[in-house]
Amino acid sequence: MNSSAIALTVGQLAKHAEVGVPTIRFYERRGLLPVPARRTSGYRQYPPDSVRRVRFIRHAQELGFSLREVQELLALSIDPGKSCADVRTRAAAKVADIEAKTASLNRMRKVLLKLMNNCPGDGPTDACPILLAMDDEHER
Amino acid sequence: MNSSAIALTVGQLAKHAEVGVPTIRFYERRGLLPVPARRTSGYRQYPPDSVRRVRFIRHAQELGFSLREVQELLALSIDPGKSCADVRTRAAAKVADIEAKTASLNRMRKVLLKLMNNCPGDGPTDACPILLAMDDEHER
DNA sequence: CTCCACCCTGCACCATAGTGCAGAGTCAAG
DNA sequence: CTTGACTCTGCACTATGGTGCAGGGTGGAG
Repeated sequence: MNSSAIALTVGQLAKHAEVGVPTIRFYERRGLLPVPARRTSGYRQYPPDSVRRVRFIRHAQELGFSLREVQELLALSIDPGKSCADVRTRAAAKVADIEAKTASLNRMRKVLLKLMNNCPGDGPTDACPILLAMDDEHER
Repeated sequence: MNSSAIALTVGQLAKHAEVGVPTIRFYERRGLLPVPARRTSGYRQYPPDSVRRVRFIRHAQELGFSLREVQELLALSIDPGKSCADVRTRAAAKVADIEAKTASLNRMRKVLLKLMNNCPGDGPTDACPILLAMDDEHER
């Protein structure tokens, strides 16, 4: 509860935000974190709400946004000319991305399961239908 | 139909397998393609069935296998001590991988859709529930 | 005043799957 | 024999999201 708690060092920020110290500096280089104030010694001084910012980045990543996209979301949240609709648009695009990825993964999964069904599970590898399917023109 | 057609240059192999020339050399460095014979000039000479090999790699990649995993599949197909069951095991592991990825993507998708539902679609970004959700501790 | 933990910068490196380029040599058609 | 397309090697670079290290400087407790 002392008044010196109004600023955090990188290490303290990293700890509170549960990331590594180099990650913080990496985010700064990438423009995801504002360039912080410095002490005369050069030590970075972070306001306590930087912790929220770093967590925001992590949460957005968990939702599938790349760091570049997180940067765009942060830009939206700062630009007063942008509205909730802009954010929604990004979210909708990300949902579409996710659905495309899922569809692709499902196609892979189906093909693999079909191949596994045709595979006796014994015998030499050179008669394995899984390998044979990959080996030849079978795509049509 | 001339007898010189028994060997391919990198360029010819690349063309038939529908990949780039550097990709062929990259696969060779990675041990995915056997080191080919060389002319006295140093030009690589590929047997025609190298085309099948490259296509195998591409097909396996399309099914979600990384190049490292493709290498393992190729090793299985060569090793006479390995059976179809070994290949099946790899395929099953890949299906499990795919299912884990899909589950993760579905979680992301659900959260995003829920957030979009709460979002009015207008108003300033600083009241946007999507951004607010990422901003704070909301995960529990 | 010393000591150790912490901080600074810049650079190199990890994996993944290639792409690009420079500078030199080669092949084959005309 | 020239010309243009192709090939050779090695190295650097792309994107992604960091990690690690060397060689210093700093902060505060004892």
